[in-house]
Amino acid sequence: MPRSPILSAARIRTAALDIIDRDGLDGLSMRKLAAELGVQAASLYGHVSTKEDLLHEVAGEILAEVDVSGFVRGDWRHGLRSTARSYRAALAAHPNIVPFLAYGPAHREASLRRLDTVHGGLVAAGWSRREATMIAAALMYLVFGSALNSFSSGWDAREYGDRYPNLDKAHLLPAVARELDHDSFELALEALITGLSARAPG
Amino acid sequence: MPRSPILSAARIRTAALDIIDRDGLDGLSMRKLAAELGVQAASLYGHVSTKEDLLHEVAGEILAEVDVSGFVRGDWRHGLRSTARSYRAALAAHPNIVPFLAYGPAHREASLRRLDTVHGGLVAAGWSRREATMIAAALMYLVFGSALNSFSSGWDAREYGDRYPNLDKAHLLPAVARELDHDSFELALEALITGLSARAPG
DNA sequence: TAGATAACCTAACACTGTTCGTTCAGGAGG
DNA sequence: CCTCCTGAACGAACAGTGTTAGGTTATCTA
Repeated sequence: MPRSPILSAARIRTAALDIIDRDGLDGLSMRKLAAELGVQAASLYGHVSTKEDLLHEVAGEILAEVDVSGFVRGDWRHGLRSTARSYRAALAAHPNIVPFLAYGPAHREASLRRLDTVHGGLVAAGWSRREATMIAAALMYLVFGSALNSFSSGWDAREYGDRYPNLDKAHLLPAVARELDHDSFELALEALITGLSARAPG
Repeated sequence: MPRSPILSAARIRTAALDIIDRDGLDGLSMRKLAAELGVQAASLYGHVSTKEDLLHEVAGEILAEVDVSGFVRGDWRHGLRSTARSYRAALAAHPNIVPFLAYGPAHREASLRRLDTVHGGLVAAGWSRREATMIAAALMYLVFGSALNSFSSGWDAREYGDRYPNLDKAHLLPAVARELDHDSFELALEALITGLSARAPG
């Protein structure tokens, strides 16, 4: 072999995710990524076919953290709850990449495999195939909706002002915002499960 | 006045939205937009401060279609239902811009005003301020989650294959997919409302 | 008729992702 | 030991991006 490589697909993925976490999705450029690795931009293309491809791989790594095992054992309620929480945790760990993830999570390999497990678990619990599909979709709504529509990011106190008397300024405090994100998600999840139980089979 | 203008902020917004609807969010460039208007790219900057600003304005136009009046009269259940449906319809009319909308809907002026109305309606119905905030957030989860996680777009039959026995191939048919999107949203919405009713005040 | 001026254009800047041909380190074969 | 080969990283370039500064032009006002 020629000189020992200083680059590898895994190292590139890690550095890319670091930049995204630090500087946001728009803050990632191939040149900056290369510089961070002590290398020229063109060198990356020996390990990565395209920037979009790199993002897909990083996304795959994140989604790999999602645990759907709660669906394999336990009733569908527990499966729904644990899967949703695990999914949300995985996204919340890297909020800056969520817009990309949300762009088309459906056609992502890893995502499909997870959906299939969820779907299978619901059917095993007595739901029809069609209902199972819709419930799996509802799960996604909650997870991605909460990951995107976060109180913790995107609020700007300047334009918030006093113009919206019903909204509470306390939401702007980071600690409160984080708690509010969590509680809103839990509220929505429990409400969804309760609502589904009303029409549950068997 | 000097020569009669062929450009206007409104015309630019319309053309921009046309391109986004036709070619996607990435398909919009200032040069292409200018060409479509029979003009040079730089000329746009007399009417629009920045591309991002333009997108925000287009987004505002779309969000202006959202009808929260169901919250002003009628109980909170009806308000939640009609607002969610109107919101979803507004987004579904221009699916390609949703990723941008989702990027940070919270800090959007029009969005805040709507959230304030929803929040006020819920408080008037007896929910606590905190609960109202969380329910409004849950509403957003559903709306944006369903707008992003659509069966109608992003599925690729090639990688779908037969590998996921639990998932149903029929989802790929456009007509079925559209119906599935709609029904999944309605299912999630009704389940959420049912679930919330279980802990409703007064 | 001359001047003012908004509307538009030309040219350029700094950046983006990506491709090409080149260079160079180091292990394998003689 | 020397040579060849191979693969990794480089340097330069291309086409495209958003944006800005400065120049041109057409029309309305005085």
